[in-house]
Amino acid sequence: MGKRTTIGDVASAAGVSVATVSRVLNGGAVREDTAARVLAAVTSLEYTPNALTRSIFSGRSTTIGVVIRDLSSPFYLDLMRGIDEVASANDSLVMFANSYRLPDREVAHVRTMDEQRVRGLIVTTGEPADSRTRGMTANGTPCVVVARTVADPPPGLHSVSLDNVAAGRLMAGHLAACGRSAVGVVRSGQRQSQVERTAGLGAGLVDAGLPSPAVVEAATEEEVPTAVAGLLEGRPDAVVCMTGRLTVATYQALTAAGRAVPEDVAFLTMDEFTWAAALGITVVAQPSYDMGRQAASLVVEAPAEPVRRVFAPTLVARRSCGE
Amino acid sequence: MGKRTTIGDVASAAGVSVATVSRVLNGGAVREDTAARVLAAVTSLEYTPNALTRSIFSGRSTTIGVVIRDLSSPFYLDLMRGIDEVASANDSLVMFANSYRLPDREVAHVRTMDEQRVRGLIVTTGEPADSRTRGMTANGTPCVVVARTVADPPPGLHSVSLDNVAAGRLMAGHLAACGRSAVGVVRSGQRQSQVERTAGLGAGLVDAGLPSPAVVEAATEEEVPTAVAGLLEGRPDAVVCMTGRLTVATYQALTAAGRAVPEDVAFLTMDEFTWAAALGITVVAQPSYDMGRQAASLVVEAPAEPVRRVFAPTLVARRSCGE
DNA sequence: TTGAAAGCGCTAACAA
DNA sequence: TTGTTAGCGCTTTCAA
Repeated sequence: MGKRTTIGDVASAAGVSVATVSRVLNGGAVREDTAARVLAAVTSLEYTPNALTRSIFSGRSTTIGVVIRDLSSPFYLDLMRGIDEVASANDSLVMFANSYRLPDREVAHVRTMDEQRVRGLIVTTGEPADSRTRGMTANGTPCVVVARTVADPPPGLHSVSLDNVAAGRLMAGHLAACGRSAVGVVRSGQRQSQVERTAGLGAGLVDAGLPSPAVVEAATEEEVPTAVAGLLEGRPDAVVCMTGRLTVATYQALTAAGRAVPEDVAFLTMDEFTWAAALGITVVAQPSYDMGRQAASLVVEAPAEPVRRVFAPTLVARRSCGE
Repeated sequence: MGKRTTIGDVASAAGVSVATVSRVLNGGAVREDTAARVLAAVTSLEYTPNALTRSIFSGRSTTIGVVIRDLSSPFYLDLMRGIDEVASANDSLVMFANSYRLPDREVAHVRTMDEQRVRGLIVTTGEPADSRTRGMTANGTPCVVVARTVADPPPGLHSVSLDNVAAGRLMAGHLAACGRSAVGVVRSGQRQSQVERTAGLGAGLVDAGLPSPAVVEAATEEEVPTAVAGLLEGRPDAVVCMTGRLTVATYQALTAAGRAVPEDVAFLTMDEFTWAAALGITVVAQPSYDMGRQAASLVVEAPAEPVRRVFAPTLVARRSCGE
């Protein structure tokens, strides 16, 4: 497997100095026939420049780091695609790590990204990683926190998130319009986003003269059946799922309990997903792809002032809430 | 944003040479109190080693490159998770790029991965990228082709794939057992894997004394309704979808055409997916997560001889084929 | 146990 | 237009 061909090999093959080779590769002033000789050598030697050594210079790679909590969630998946799209368009690669919602992994991954001297970092992590992220921005690495806002961000630390209160209100409005009144909520925990959505839902319901929703929590899919059973005891005519991750489990718990959707109970959930249209499930969608694009753009453009971009949710009405 | 702290800064702060700092960081022989002084300096200066400069030495980064055709497909998603899992366990990061099934992008991305001097490369690309991949193995970069086999692989070029013929036979056996006889196939094109699955299905059907399946092709979801309509003219009692990517569209085309599953027509598709259990859809599953782990392991272990790992498919029988 | 010094492959002044 | 010469931040001989 020998040594790889270096810029020096190309230089000797073309009978020029390494500086000249570097120039033709990066677009400096070179005489045409010299350039041709160099290019010929590059081709015949199959020379592939070393991006690592290159970035040693700028002190920074061209790679965008992404630490995702859960790749299997439709939201994060589309987010990732949006990021990848912008990265590709800017000749950047995406360096990726999945944290599986484990704080320790999040912190470790963010550190590794820092070691890799990523051009910028996009994280969907929780607070534990924040101190390192702040440190990175101090070193000139733009960071973007997704699906969460950061209190008192330093220059270079941005956020891209959803207007979660609006999402909750959208749900309340639709449910009220569909003539539902006893609303039950399933959520996975106390994450900022879900708490805000629940608050928005509650406020919207009150505005419509309806009672506040009952709330149950299920951290994992396994806990959903029990949680939903608890909810059902209150005889709700609508069940709302506050996170796309629990959509299947919640829907399944409903039908397994013998409740027909939407006849017995309306069903409304977060985040658009592949089967939603086919199943006629109404959702409040996040523009996740655009959010990914925006996050990556913030990395690429690296504005000095902290940017806080809040996206509006959309209601995609289908059959699952009746009417 | 000033210059970043370097190993030199740590050295002066601790009153030692850079060599000593390097030693305590990489585990050389250092006196205990010296090491302690260095570590203290590392902490107080918040020194984060530069992985880029580090890998300039080995001529190789610790990153595993992955070029995926389509992140939104359940197969590739799980594959990705398996890869990420093994990478993390080996302190490697995953450098990722989505090619959206565009050959040009595939080739470009593979090239970029080579420039990044990835430790190894996992690709789900088509043939156009093969020549570069071969070149990379010649330079000592292990490469793994997923979901496809490579003819006459050089040392270091491995493949991880499914036994597609067996998958097709599994389908035939199940369909026959469910009393179906007129089988129609939807596939997205002439990709090796789908052709083999179709061949396996045909062979299995013949073995069961049944007629060969009718086959239609739909490159995209948009083309599915027309394709399925064509299939339906032949009055099949079973429709098989050869790629997970078209599952939703095919299923939806069937119900939109007024065919009840499984009463009017059995439905069978490739790849396990989140909603399959809830919807009672029978699938032939690939062990995609394990395939991802295997691919990443091949990169990490880098055997010299080309390894060709073929995984067995599994039938997950549910309600969609009757019986 | 430590430090000085020579690179790793490349870019960017500065000369020629 | 080209070559020479410093480095970039780090690891690794080789001496001390």
